[in-house]
Amino acid sequence: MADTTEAAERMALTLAQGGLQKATARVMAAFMFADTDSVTATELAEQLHISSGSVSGAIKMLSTVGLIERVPAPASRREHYRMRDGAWATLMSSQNGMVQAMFEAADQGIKAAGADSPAARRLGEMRDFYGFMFRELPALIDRWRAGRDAT
Amino acid sequence: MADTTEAAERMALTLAQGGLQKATARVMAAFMFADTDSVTATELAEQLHISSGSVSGAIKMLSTVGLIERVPAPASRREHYRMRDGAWATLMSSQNGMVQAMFEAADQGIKAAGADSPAARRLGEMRDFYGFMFRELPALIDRWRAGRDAT
DNA sequence: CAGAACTTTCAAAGATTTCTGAAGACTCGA
DNA sequence: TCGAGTCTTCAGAAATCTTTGAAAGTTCTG
Repeated sequence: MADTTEAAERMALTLAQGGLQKATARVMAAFMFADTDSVTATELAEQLHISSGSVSGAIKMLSTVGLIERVPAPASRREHYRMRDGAWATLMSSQNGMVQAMFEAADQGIKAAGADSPAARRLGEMRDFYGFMFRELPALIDRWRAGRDAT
Repeated sequence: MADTTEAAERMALTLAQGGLQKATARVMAAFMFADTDSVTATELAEQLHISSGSVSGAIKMLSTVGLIERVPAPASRREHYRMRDGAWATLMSSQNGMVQAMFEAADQGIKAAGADSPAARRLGEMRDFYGFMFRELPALIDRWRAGRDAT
């Protein structure tokens, strides 16, 4: 087995490219590469050499988007967290919100620009495209889930 | 027709949410809402009250990702640009690169973590998911193109 | 119920990103 | 080839985003 830490840092870099802030990306990578089932905030701070405040913020953010979850009841004083099953599908679903926002922006734009302007033609194509994606993306994700569940 | 400028600024805000820098987002929105077929850099700088340098940078960036294009040969000294047909489909296709990066990061992670670790299980799901998306997303986009072209 | 062990919050420092403006490069017509 | 008009580049200023560290808040245990 090669150097896990290095692979984790590379993963963090990729995640950061995707828009996560650096500390959050490193925390997420640590969850992904953890040897244990769940991890505590203190462990993360020590392992990554970042402040407890940063870890707290990262955990809050990652929980909000559904990538990690609190682990029910390990008889311990500390909170334990772990990566959620189906996290990536959840993440992509939530990006669907961006698709919806684009659709709505196009729609409002058409109303503002008037129906027969050049702008309306362009915005019409935009609305079509994002409307299509907004309908089809969830179906695609479901298709993956179905395929996975079929052992 | 309502206030086009306001709709454009709202659109710019949405685009900025999607990761474009503010000046670039405002330039893009201006392209979308333009009354004319093509637009020049100077017009953009004046209309948006931003520096020529910012406009230059924005045009370069938007050209690179395929959202706008230089208009062939309008007999004018200035360069003219316009939004490209199918720009949104192109944009989504290019985001496929992110999907690929996630797939590859997962793949490398599995190699580093060793096959029977908890990490490998998590990374395996990730690799499956992004692998699936990498295969299916282009097909989905093509499906939209086909639907559009069928008048 | 008090104290210890953790966690969260938040103001301020630090880091990073973005924008500007001016200098230089390019292009085209005369 | 010159010069007017336009575009690009880039160093530094400005704005924005992140992280830290310490104080306040919570929650368990004894």
